[in-house]
Amino acid sequence: MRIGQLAGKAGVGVETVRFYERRGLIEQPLKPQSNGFRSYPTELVSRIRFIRHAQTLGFTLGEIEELLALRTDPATDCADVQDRAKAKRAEVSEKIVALKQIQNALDRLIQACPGVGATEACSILQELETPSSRACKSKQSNMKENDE
Amino acid sequence: MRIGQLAGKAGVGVETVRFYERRGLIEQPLKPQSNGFRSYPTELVSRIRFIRHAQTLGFTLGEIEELLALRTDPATDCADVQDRAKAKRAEVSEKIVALKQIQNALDRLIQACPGVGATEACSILQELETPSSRACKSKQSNMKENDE
DNA sequence: CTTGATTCCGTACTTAAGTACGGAGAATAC
DNA sequence: GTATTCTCCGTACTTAAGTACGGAATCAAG
Repeated sequence: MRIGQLAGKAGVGVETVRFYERRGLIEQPLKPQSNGFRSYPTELVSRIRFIRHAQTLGFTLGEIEELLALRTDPATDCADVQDRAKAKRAEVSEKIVALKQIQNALDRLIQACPGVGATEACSILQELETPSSRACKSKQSNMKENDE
Repeated sequence: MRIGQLAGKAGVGVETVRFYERRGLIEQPLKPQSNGFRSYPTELVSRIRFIRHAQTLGFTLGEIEELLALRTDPATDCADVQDRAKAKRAEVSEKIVALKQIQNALDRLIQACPGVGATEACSILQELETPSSRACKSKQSNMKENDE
């Protein structure tokens, strides 16, 4: 695969691929392959997709690098990999918890609105500040622990 | 409260508060309060904390603005607020799902490592690509992966 | 063979989100 | 009553993460 194809399949621009190469997120294939064009392996498609995906979840490229580096290569002690994986797992868990809080707040906000007409002032922020106390309109907390 | 105090309590710098004012994320209090210093209401502490928190979850300031704008002010039709809240809820749900996938992949990665010693090549990416297949099985040498 | 797209590479520009700088006035500390 | 610390405000700098630009080579089509 050449860089243009790779970029297309991964849903990014050629320049982004090059940027990831410079950043060290993906390895630049060696050039001298008869012609002067580098040949990219197909695995890179999902690697790049993963990068983009992880970014929308609030991971920086540096953190994503760490995630991707969590590979037990034969030379590394597995305990170390495990430690790093556990640390990452904790980070991820925190994010999930925080998102669930927002989700609950949104749920309460949605429920508190009758659906038509004007209502009292009430913001997601108030919801988040008062997690289990009054929802914005006298409606008591009915949190749905929906995980999906 | 004056700006320095607010910034301190919210865990950001004074300049960040000012930046959020310029960005329109928080309202700048009026100045003429006998002296020339603006007085900030305490609610802003949690508002700013929420902003920072939401950022680590991958929301841009623009999206956070939308979240914070989800208040049913008396003049607005409640159905509209509800719609926006539902849209946001969907976004949040997607993020949660994606994070859980990563979490699962990390779990499998952690489990696949015996804890000590060297193991075979195996990456979170492979885990994500093959959600059900037991990647990182103890004996598998050549995964046709030559990065790093 | 010419045209046009693609690749390669380096450099430069952009956007989001801060962060720092500098000078003037007000407040507090000693 | 001077020294230090805040505040105000504008402007400028920085970092992360791209995005675009331009010139040379190369390959594919007509």
